[in-house]
Amino acid sequence: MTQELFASYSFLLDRTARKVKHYAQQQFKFGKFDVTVDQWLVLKNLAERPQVSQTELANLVLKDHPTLTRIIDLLSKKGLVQRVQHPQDRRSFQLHLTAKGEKKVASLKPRILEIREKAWENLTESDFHEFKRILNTIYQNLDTHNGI
Amino acid sequence: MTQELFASYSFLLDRTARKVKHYAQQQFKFGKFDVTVDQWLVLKNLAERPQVSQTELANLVLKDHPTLTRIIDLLSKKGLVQRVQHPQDRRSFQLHLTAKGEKKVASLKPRILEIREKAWENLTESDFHEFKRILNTIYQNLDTHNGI
DNA sequence: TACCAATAGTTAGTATGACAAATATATGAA
DNA sequence: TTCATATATTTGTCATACTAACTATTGGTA
Repeated sequence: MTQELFASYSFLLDRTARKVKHYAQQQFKFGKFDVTVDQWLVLKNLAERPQVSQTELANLVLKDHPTLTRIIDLLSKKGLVQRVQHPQDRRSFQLHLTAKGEKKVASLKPRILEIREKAWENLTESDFHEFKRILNTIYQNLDTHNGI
Repeated sequence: MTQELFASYSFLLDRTARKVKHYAQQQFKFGKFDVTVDQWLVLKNLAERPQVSQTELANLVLKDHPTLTRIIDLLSKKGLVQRVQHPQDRRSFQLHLTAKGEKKVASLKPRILEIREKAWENLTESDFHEFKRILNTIYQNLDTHNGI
């Protein structure tokens, strides 16, 4: 491939990712979900994997540790998540949703799936698979921890 | 399409966009380019469209005005860009690269095209066109200013 | 002329992202 | 046991993203 041809991909990728996040955030705001898109990602993963440590959760959601620390701070200020001392390791926390957090996840989950659907109008299932394949290939091409 | 099938696209999109930016930023750092990826985007557009206003430039690079204000502040602190009063409209600036800015763009441009190429290993030209089409469709699906 | 709405840009506040360094604790080797 | 090293989390700093509110200026209109 010639260089000029694909020089624009990073711009398109970045602007689309921002549009997707921004659209979702707007919908969250109109629906008074009272969490950000990134906070939702953390809540959702925590619902699926209770009792994980911050390090494990950071790997699940692909955020670095300082970022996750701050998101957990905000979620715990909102009363949705609690840090509990790990019984063996005093450096570590086990994170879990509060009752309020569980309720939040249950009520938002279906509404958020609907919001996410909007992006795929005029696109087919095979488009989705192509898209996933290309994104994952790019990711691996640039991943220095891929063992190659 | 079923909801569960594509529920993950926003996560994949976001993680890939961050990987692309992060990879480029690492290369910028090793190469001592002394600008960030976003600062580069602004510089490049300014080289192609001299004398634009901040509002025009913000539309070109799809950044909001406060973000662009700060990027221009940083670039002008580095001596790469200058704000010049618009001769007719005292609210507005005409932006232009300094001699140092011109030199920076000329020297970095080919090196950055090389860096961008890495993402497309194992992918074809037709993958690239598919990718572009899908990204643009998603963007337009979520764009509330698309006149529909 | 006087007023008012629109426009260009900045400032302030909150959240996220990357990176470096600090703190506390745990673990393994001498 | 003691020391070196590794791990879990936090703090600090800078850059970017978005929102809202603000200043200055412009342009149209009564």
